[in-house]
Amino acid sequence: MSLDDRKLEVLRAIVEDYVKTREPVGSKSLVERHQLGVSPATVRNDMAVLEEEGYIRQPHTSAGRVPTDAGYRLFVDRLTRIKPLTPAERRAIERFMVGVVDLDDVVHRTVRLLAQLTRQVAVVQYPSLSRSSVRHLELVPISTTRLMLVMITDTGRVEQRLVEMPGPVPEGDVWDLRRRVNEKLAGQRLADTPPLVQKLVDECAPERRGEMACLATVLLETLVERSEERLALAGTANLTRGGVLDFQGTLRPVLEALEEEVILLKLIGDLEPSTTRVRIGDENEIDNLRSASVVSTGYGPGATIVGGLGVLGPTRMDYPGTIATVRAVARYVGDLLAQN
Amino acid sequence: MSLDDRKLEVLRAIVEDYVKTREPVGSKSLVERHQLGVSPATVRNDMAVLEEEGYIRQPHTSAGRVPTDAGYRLFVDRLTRIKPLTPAERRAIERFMVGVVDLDDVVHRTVRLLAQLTRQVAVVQYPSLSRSSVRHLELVPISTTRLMLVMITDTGRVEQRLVEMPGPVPEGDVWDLRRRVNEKLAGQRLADTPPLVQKLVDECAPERRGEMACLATVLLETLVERSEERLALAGTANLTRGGVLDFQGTLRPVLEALEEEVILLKLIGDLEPSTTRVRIGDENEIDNLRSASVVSTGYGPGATIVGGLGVLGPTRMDYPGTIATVRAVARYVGDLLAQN
DNA sequence: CTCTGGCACTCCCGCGGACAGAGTGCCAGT
DNA sequence: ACTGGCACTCTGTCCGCGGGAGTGCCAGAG
Repeated sequence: MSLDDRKLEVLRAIVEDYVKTREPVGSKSLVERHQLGVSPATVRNDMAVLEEEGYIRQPHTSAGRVPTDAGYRLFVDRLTRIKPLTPAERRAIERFMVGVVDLDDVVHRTVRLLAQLTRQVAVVQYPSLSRSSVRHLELVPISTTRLMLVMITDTGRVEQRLVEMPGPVPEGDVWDLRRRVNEKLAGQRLADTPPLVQKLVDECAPERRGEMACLATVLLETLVERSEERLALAGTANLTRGGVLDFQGTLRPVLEALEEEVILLKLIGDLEPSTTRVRIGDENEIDNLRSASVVSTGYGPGATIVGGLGVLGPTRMDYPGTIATVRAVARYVGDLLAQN
Repeated sequence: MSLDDRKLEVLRAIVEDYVKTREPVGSKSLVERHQLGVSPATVRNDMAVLEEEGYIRQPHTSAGRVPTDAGYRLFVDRLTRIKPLTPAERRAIERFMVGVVDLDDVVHRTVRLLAQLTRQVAVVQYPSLSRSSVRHLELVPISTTRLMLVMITDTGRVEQRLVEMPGPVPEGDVWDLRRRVNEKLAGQRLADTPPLVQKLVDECAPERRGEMACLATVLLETLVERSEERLALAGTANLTRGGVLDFQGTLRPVLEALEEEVILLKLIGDLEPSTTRVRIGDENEIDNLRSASVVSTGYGPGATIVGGLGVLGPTRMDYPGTIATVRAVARYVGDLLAQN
């Protein structure tokens, strides 16, 4: 049995009402609030079909209907007309961003803005290192045997790392190392650097080989392994809106998941398609988040994507509005980055 | 009426039982669980006095007693014997800290460790800029009119900031600026630098005055105004232990407070006394936290203090254990910093 | 074939009463 | 100064009872 237009319309009405009222919606109130042009009895029949197909369900016999994850999915895929931002929202975005001074600032403001506009938990990934390129590498002597390696990328990120040298490093060596490293790596995409780093060691004069090797190790670690990705989080308090009713009783699992950077990165860092991505309830691989939905998208200057951002909320969320906001903010951040 | 020893003992018993069971404690169960050597009736009389003095209260007539904030305060001040850490905890601390690579790493691990050991929300402040001194200032050209200012402190913190110059800056000028700035500021405590920065501008050759002024502005901003303090947070999920029973119904206000860095800094950043500080319920100036307690202390290499750390939990918390853990972790972090 | 109105049924939710349990305050006695 | 006893109070819980909302089904109309 396929779903005709009216059944889809009924589903949309159910989703919209449930999102708004947070209560199971019955056939009668439904025909009252929407102009469906048919009687409650007819709607009931449609509902029976929708339930059989798995798009809605009843919390208990003789209660109203509630959308299932599949229902939300169908709603998002086929029933959502993108809701344009209100002028107020547009203004909020622009006002929020005046006077940014650096990347940290951009990220922090963005995440707060997102949380505020969507009234949900917002996550913003810093520009991914692997998608950035090296602008400059700086070496600063900290003690006779220690250097601080500072890497600056074209996206404005600055990473630092302590390098423990095998022995005392004279000032001149530092200069030399700095020059060589920059010559080879500046301007390169970070993803492309590992072989170059290796070459750097190979081409090095034997007497400096040890030092360069140390440096190379740390470089590689910084580039790929450790803390590759950073992110910012805001709006946790929004989880408590509407009591603990959403999230089936406890915030616990959700809060736990939010503490794991790895999990968050999985959620918003999946940047393959440049389009907005919506994960609903069970579609999240993370068990703790099976009562939550995530709307995420990539951002970056122009058409390139350097990082992800998104929001997390109850499956019962305003998808059209959230999607629109997430997109708008991503676009805005991209423009901001392009200006640098 | 002053409180004799037995009354204090009764108070201690009440606090301990209530912390453990989360239920109002009555006279009978109290004499059963503790060897007080007197009858329930006597305990009841003592309780009446304690209640009159404001140290305990009854949720309802003919219910057991619950400690008030004042009761906890008295307990902490006079009835707490410091609980030594268990060997398991000691081991956890040491194991947690092997292989730290830099300051970010230390801070992140510390905050997670604290959250895990105390099973509460942990906050760790990065070493305060105003208490650190400048190790090195680096200037990196980003474009012809933009420099990246990177400041490295003796505590390992690295702050960066974009500087917009009035016009194109030739390579030579950058060198000159870098040399001058470092000569004047390296080794200085950040709190002492503002006049030095001013001097730097005054002493500058007129043709470079403009550039130096720009740099000075940003320097001053970095040093004092903006993002002076950073911090890390962990263990939010612990707020949900024991249902929403603690925190009188909603986590909302607490989560909101935790989102405000300013508030958190007030909580743990107050470093006047080098001793551990305990704020109980209403003693917190922040309204949102009047159902929470905060245990905080300063840390730093040796005897100096460079930052604060602490935990936040329900007033109904295990004070002796928490205090001991917070202290131990702070000491450990201090040692770690001293090694740099 | 589709839609509609009617009807009986189910189940949740809120309310009030009854009851057991825990704890108290007080008093008289040691 | 402490203790045992006793009456009292309040809570939390369980039960039973409607009211209400919503459903499923069926027979009839277009």
